[in-house]
Amino acid sequence: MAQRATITQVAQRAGVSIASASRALNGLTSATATVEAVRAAARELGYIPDATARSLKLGRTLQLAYAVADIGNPVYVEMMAAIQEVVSGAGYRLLVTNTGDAAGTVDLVTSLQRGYADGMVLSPLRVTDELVAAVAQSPVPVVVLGRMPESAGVDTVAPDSAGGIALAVAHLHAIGARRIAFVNGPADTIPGRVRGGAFVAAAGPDAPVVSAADFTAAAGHAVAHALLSGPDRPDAVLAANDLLAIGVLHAADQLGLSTPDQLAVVGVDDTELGKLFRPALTSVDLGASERGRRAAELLLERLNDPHKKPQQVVVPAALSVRRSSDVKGEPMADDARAPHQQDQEGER
Amino acid sequence: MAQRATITQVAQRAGVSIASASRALNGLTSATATVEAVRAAARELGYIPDATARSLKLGRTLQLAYAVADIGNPVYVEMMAAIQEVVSGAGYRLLVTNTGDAAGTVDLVTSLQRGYADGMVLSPLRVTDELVAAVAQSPVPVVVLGRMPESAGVDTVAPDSAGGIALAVAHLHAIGARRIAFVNGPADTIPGRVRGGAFVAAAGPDAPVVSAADFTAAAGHAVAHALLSGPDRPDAVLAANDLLAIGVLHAADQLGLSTPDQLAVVGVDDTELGKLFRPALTSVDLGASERGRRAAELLLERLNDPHKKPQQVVVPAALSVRRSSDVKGEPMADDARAPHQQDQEGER
DNA sequence: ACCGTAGCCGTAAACGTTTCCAGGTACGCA
DNA sequence: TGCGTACCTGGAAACGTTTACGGCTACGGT
Repeated sequence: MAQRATITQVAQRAGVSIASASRALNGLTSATATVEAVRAAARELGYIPDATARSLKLGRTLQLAYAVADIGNPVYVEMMAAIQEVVSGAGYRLLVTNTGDAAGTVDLVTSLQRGYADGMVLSPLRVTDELVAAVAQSPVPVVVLGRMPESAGVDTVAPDSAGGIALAVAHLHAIGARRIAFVNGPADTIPGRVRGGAFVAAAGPDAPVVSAADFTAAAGHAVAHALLSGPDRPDAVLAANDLLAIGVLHAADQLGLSTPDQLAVVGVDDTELGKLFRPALTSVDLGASERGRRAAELLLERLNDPHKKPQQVVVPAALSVRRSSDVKGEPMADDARAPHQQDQEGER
Repeated sequence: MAQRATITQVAQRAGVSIASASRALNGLTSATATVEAVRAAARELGYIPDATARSLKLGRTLQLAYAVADIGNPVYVEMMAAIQEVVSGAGYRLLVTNTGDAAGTVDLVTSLQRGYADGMVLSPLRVTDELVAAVAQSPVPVVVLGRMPESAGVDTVAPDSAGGIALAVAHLHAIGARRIAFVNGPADTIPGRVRGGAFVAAAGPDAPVVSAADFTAAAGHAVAHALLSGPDRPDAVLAANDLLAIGVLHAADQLGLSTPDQLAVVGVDDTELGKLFRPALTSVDLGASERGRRAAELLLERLNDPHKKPQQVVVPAALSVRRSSDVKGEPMADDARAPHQQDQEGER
């Protein structure tokens, strides 16, 4: 419960002025004798400089923010972990906020004017004109995860959804699929729109597309059950994310369709869930971790050089082929997954 | 772009002193005319008070920290989501840090002396004497997720691991299991030790226990494969977490053992993964979300009243029975919970 | 007519730092 | 001896806010 020591006390104890104390502690020009005296005094008092006062004076908080619509979504968590690593490696603290709906996002960006953070990585659910305006007005740099009109003049990091989905469609064609359906999430979301569009581009305008109520397994199950019971049953399904794909697998199982022989299934996001599911899920890896890392790096770069030209980074996609679409299918080649350290919680 | 307006500019434009401007904006005693003038000036200038200066003056940052060994672990994420909700509802921002090893945790707690946060929720990997000391010395309140010696004089929130595991063992007995094995994680971790001990207490000293190399599905698969191929094959397995349990299910499937008839499987943590897996996994719900919520609430309460007596909250466990241990095999209500009598202290 | 009081206001100090600036000392060199 | 210079130091201002304090005005009661 020791009351926090201030630099004034340190200076007093060392017998110097606070100016000298500050200089000595910060390694500015200072006689070695005073440096030693100040260091000693600081050590004895347990002095640690106050972050708030320092921020006020320096005009930088050493804090960065990560704003996301829904923490709890594994993809965002993966990004967050990557961001946290980069950011803390650079000596910044990370603030995590969830924005909720679109209005909340705008509020959050404008709230940056309070100056509690030196920059922000923003992962918006939807990109409205209002949001673009808010981001453009922001007093501190913002890096957007996703695409934004170039006019916003902001750094962005986007996945190559189109490329990834093209990979998946090509793969399904290669294994002999004749009729590929797309199980999308809500079409009024960014990923819904983008991924839906990419699928149409890759599979042609005649390929069947259905939209689930949201991006959950339950919604995927519901819509897939109808799709697979109807006429013209597809022999392959590409889902807009892994959860939807799991829902599709549930429906297929329920309807007695064998996977991958009667129905090949591919997801998007390449989550841990898909790797562990049986049959293990083929999935498009959109590089969430890499996107988070790049976004954080871009933010740091911009903090160093506020006037550099805004960049639009696109992270390449890859396809992880697993049992759910592997028609050649050796029985259990399922452990071909990259090992992932997974330490359990430290509770008791 | 627009340089941030300060209260001085607002005051100038409104034709009053900064003191009056501050009062007007903060709703202190002030003539309605000046209030209006100041409000108008603030609106026109887009004035938003600076968080750092405010913090310095008020001595509170309106920030709370959540420190955890490994973000990315779903259990911690669940807690984080709950904490974030409580904390932001109370007008605080949330800083998220991952501590890495034990030394990092201690450093982090002492770094609180920088005063960048008004309090912290700490989820330590291991509880060392050094950590206890650091927490006790902390200038701001710390709430620990997990147990701590009462001498630390700190609020804690812990799961009822023993109760939860007892529930699971009782359930397995009830469905007719004769020989229940425990698949533990590494015994030198906190959860490994606690859960292992709880199992022995519940199932007796003769029940077989094996330890996997870590808390992953792959490790669970490896150790379960040996266990299930050996003599005296158990007819039920309780795993120390859901990932291990999934590994057990993989092994059972590979060995042609049907679940739950030939082998019932139960996990711990009640994760989304277990719910979505087929067969859906019965799991002990240790209330991660509830623990996070309670911890955040305790922290807020302590901020309001720094002198109240430290509380040791234990969150009750529940069992979510699903297909992997449901021998009757009725179509099930996924959320069937077996409530456990458990005195819960500190209801507000 | 006077005084007490209530209401509002501005000046200035304070929070804990960093940093500009001017002054002081010591020293080397002419 | 005198002067320039290099080095170090302390005083004070500044970052943007809140707030204690005292003064002013207006007003109502005696």
